[in-house]
Amino acid sequence: MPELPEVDTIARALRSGKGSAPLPGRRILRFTTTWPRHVDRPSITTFRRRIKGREIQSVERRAKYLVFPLDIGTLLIHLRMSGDLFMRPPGSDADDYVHSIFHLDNGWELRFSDARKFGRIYWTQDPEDVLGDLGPEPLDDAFTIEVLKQKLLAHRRQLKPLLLDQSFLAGMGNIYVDEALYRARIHPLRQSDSLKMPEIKRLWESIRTSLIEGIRHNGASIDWVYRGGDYQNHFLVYKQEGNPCGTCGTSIQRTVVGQRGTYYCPDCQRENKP
DNA sequence: AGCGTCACCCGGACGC
DNA sequence: TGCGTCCGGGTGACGC
Repeated sequence: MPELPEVDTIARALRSGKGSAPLPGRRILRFTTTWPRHVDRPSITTFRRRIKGREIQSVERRAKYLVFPLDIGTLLIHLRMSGDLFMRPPGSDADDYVHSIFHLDNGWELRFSDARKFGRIYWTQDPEDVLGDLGPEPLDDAFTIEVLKQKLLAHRRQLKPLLLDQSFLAGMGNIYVDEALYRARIHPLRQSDSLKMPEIKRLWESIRTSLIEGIRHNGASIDWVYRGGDYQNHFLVYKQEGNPCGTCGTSIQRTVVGQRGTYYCPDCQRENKP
């Protein structure tokens, strides 16, 4: 599931055109899809009209969204579970699971592969319509320890679901939340307002370290979606059930928190109840 | 406000 | 080999 590091890696690839052609500066000639429900808003008819002939100015990332500012309006894509976005040169063979295609003015195609069809595409005049409720970017300078502290204390919630809540903090998903909590040595069920300052500092550092490490490895290639990254080979706890903890040797355990598979070290992340 | 549940999807894992 | 069933997971809607 593409999270911040995976989406960031995709944005970087589309931007630089490494191994393909850079996307910025290209115009969209037309949009074809075998899965019209990919387009969330506006209606598919209006969507086609809005993007036809538009020039893609740049490729940005906000939370797990890919953001494409156009000469008029903004195109946004959320990959959700199984989505991937890549460029293909003129005359390329069809790819498995590609349901939506942006045909570009240089003959290349921006292809949206999405095996489980959870992905969503938006066009809007004002990106805040889509991005407005998102929490802070964890890697921004504005996201300080003090900001995290204030936000944690403002809620009385289990830590893991809180960190997954995109309006609390933007960009973390199941993998990086588990990795960050493990690095911080904090139990996923801890109440957010029970954390003491040393723990908050560890959590802040761990969130950033986990995401930066993910980005450094170009994200993780999982769920059979190869993304070029290899962070899946460096997970400390995620999907490591039964393997020894790298710190203490205890078996990593899997449990369920808020309906989500959750991996942790029962020894290092011991401080259970608030 | 916080939490649980369900729906949306379908490839892959697993059981028979 | 093949068929049926279940699982997982980002997000949003809904109910308590």
